[in-house]
Amino acid sequence: MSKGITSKSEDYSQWYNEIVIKADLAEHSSVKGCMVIKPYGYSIWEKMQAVLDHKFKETGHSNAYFPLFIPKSYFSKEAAHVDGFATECAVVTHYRLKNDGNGNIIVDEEAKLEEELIVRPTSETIIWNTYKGWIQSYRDLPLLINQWANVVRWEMRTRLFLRTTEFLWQEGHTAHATAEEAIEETEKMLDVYADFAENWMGVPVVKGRKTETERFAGALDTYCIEALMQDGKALQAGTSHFLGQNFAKAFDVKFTSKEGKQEYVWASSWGVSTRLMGALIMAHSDDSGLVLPPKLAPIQVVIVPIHKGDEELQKISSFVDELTPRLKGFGISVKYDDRDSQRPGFKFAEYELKGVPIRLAIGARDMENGTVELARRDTKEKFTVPQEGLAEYIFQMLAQIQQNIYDKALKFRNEHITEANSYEEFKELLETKTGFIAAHWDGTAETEKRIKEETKATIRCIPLDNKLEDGVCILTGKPSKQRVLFARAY
RNA sequence: CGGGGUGUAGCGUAGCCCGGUAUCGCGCCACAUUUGGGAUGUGGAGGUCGUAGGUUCGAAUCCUGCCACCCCGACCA
Repeated sequence: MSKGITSKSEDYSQWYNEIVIKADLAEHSSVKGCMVIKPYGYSIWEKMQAVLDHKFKETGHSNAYFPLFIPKSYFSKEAAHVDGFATECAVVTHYRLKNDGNGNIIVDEEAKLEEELIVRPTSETIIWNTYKGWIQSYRDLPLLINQWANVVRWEMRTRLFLRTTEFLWQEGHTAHATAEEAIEETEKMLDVYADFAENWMGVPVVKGRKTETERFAGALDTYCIEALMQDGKALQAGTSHFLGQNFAKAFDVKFTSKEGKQEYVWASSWGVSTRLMGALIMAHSDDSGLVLPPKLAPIQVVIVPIHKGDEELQKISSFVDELTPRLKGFGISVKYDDRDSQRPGFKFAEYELKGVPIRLAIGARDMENGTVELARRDTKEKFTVPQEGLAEYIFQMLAQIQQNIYDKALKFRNEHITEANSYEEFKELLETKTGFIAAHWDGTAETEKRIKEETKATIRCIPLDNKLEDGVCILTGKPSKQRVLFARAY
């Protein structure tokens, strides 16, 4: 492991890549755009999954699993959907290889599929095709299903965690008897996402709706949570869609209502992905590496012994043996790093790079004084604290760190929501201050498009809690009833 | 798809212009001394130089083709 990483002020993009690689979260695979998620990175994802999965179940959802392959014909059943995904689909055309006689393995042309299979970029189509067989009556509704899966989108340009060709996610797909119920579900899951982002990841988000242009392919309405990264760029961290009856109509999913009438089912779908890992990394980390919120840190406390000789180590180790169960009693995950192959300084740097929230260093001096040295990753402060009551102290400090990380990100985010009242001011802010820019917009796709072409800024969302306010569009001067949030985005 | 870059040991690299089978650092293995912010010494292991062909007595180096990945941009979660 080489010393140090590129500072984020010098090259934010490189800083990000280096953290991902050097903190041992993931690495590039030999396939373009694909990554190997390494054990440390995957354990963070597992913690995210566990929390989200629990929340989904608490809100009445069940997990199921649908196939990776989707018959090509399913895609064309919903017009907007196929338009949205057609250009980024991986397609399976054959099912067998053969030896060409020269020692090369080639595709066996005789093993061509009658109908090509699409590697799912999202599962609406195959799921709605399945739901057709599951739903007959209003008694079968609501149907609340989630799936944890991988999906493939053949993007032109990829970035570790933020946009990979294959990524891991969850996708909820629900069916309801009425539009109101489906909308309620859509909004409820958006709240679940926002709660997770803020209270577990420590990433403040703006809840809002997408404009028509930015909407999910096949949705009537797309809700989203938008986060702000430290370089002032926005990141869409999760989406929840009200699909109306589009997929029910495309796949002919009807139910008999209480009144005995045949009606199309109403739908929602919602998802978050390993992109959240990217958000987590970019929102909090610093020039020493990753900074993890305690609630998602695989290791919350690392203990580094500092000793001369085996005798001192024995003493420290037996203290740690007593401390560890007390920490575990508070639900704290702890690692005792007594490797003899690395010196303390190396370990300090390594755990900072990996974002471990609290580090304890214990040496002979501490053992004599009945203390330990405690270092906080988020503020880099060091304290000498008594061994007496240490577990409780750490328990409380972890909560403080969680709060501090969130508060810091919230302060940054709030300082980077700026109102712009003219196009000049708007462009100026994008170049200098960055972040979200609240501005009036005339509501047309043309204006949105022109602003995007001229400034690379897009409308991230129309915030749900937006106050109504008369104004004029910054580009066209036409009347507007509210401001929307613009930003350059990942 | 445009622009840029890179491919040499597990990782990062030198060598290439001016051909003679490979440099250095980190890491790894052994032993010793070390341990309060990225240890030191001694010894050791590890290489089809991305790939295919060509020129040559001889190619990491020159020529031609191919492949792959990364970064920046347009597109997208």
